[in-house]
Amino acid sequence: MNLFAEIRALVVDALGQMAADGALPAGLDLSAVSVEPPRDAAHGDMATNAAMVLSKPAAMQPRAIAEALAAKLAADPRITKAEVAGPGFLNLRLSPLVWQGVVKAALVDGAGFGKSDMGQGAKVNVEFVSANPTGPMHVGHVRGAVVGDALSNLLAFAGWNVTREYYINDGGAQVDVLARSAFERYREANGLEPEIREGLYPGDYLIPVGEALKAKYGTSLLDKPEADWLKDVRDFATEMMMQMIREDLATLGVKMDIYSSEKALYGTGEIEAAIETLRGMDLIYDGVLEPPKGKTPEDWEPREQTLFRSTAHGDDVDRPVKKSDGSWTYFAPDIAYHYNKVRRGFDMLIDIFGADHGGYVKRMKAAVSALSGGKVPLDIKLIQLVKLYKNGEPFKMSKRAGTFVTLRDVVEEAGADVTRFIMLTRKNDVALDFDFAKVLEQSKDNPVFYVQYANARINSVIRKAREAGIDCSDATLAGLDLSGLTHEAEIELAKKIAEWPRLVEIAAKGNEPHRVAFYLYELASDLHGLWNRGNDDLSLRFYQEGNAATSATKIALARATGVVIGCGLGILGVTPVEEMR
RNA sequence: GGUCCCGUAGCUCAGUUGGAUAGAGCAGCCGCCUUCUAAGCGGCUGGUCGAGGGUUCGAAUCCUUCCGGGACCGCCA
Repeated sequence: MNLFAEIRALVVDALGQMAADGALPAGLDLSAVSVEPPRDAAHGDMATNAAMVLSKPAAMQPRAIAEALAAKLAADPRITKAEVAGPGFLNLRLSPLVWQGVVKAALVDGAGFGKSDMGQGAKVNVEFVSANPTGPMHVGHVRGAVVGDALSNLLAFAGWNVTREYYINDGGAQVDVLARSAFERYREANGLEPEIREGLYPGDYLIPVGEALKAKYGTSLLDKPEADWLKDVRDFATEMMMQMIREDLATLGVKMDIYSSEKALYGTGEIEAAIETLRGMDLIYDGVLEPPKGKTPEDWEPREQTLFRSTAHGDDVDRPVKKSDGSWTYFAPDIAYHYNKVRRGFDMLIDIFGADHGGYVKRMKAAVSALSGGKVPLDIKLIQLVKLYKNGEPFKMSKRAGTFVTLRDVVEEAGADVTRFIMLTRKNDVALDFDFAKVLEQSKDNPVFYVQYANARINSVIRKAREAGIDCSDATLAGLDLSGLTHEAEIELAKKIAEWPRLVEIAAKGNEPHRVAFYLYELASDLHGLWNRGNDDLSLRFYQEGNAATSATKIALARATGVVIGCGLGILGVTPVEEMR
């Protein structure tokens, strides 16, 4: 149930009646009419811009429309007051009945409270992480993994049919480097001195790969030329790396639906087919690119390449799909891969990339636009850097991986729940500071703690009530007469709860899971505020000593808050805690 | 040089996609523990929303020109 949608329907209905009565011209476009919470609570519970939006097309004074609309709306039992304000806003005050109904709805819907059907079951593919299979995941990957996973949860909650996908970059030169690096570890496992030359991956994580190679091949590869072992070792090492990456993701609670392989695109004709499809649209040609404007690279010289006319779909320059030696650029399999996603029938594609891929966005969108006939939107979220700190000092930690901090280091230090929540406390395109000391601190500076603490308080009061013999099951609470919830402080909290379904839709619409984290912080703040008012005003405590009926009513409100915290944390992929320790 | 992102309180950041007097947290100041967890709550102080111009009933939000910071910029992935 989305209260705002409900009231908007009421407004639209009233406008329809006005048109029928001749108070408004018929056939007005009402799509711009919105019902929103006013920024200033003193203006009421909800405000509609209907009069201002319709003023011009209806050729009427906004206030005249607003006053007629107010009269219609005031007849509805849910509306206690409708007043015209400012340039033509219509401010509505809602009856306590409405807010009590929200509490009840949260208790009835439980974990499904706020679910939306706005996605209408449309198929969306969220591609994220897609780290090269050449080593363990590091900090740089963590944020993308968390954002992608939480966004997937959010979209599923909002009614999309979500597929989480990982694109394995196992087709380029980097997996050959991996193979050579692993081969040195294989030699090491056989008692030889490894030669970790410049350009190879030095990390200790390849030692077990070397040992596994020894277990499989014994000494049989040692004297063979690279050409004889490269493919086998590459496949073997890549598979082990992917295994490690899957485990890394699991420690964060991320589980992919599909792992797609770049390598698998080669040799199947998929790349050729994608390029030919573009060629059929006259979007592929052989040509010579202009040098980059301004600063020309020193070794730049014109070369003929096969190019994609991405400028036809909004890019700034055309992009090469073949190198001058005739082999594919990285872009070509990427085109094929996205074409593959389009052909699998997705209605919407989302890519989560690192910020260093910013230059890639336009060409990728151009490719998808061309290959889907403009029908499948591609949204690319760029994930900015995470800067690690410990007590304000830049933090370096390198246990085993050479020069970088691994995902496991982070999760072991901070825990998966804390890591996930903090990674979602910023918009994706803003850099984020992650201070190990701060994120573990138990104070309100720390949003994770603050939200968890609110949940713990709710559970604490429910425990206490249960000990006193009060039935606090959701079903029982939902069946109560909640007309006793009338204090403005209690209504305040119920209003915040009422915002949840709307927030889900706003966040899903913009593919912005961070909004959930901010909302939860605000909700927790309202809960803490009400809780503390119980210090001064005993009648505001959730648990009322010796009064089971009143306690149950108030606990219904607390529990409804807990339900929403549970829904929100569920989307973020964070486990709610029952009590603080 | 080009493209993209960012610029909001002393600091870290939100800002419901164009709504009314721009909001939180931290820091600073003043209060609140005989208490369902004070690991918390309330109040005060603090803003030319980087700058100028434009669009309209209305702009932090959209357009434009600057300024400042970052990322990227053919045959790396």
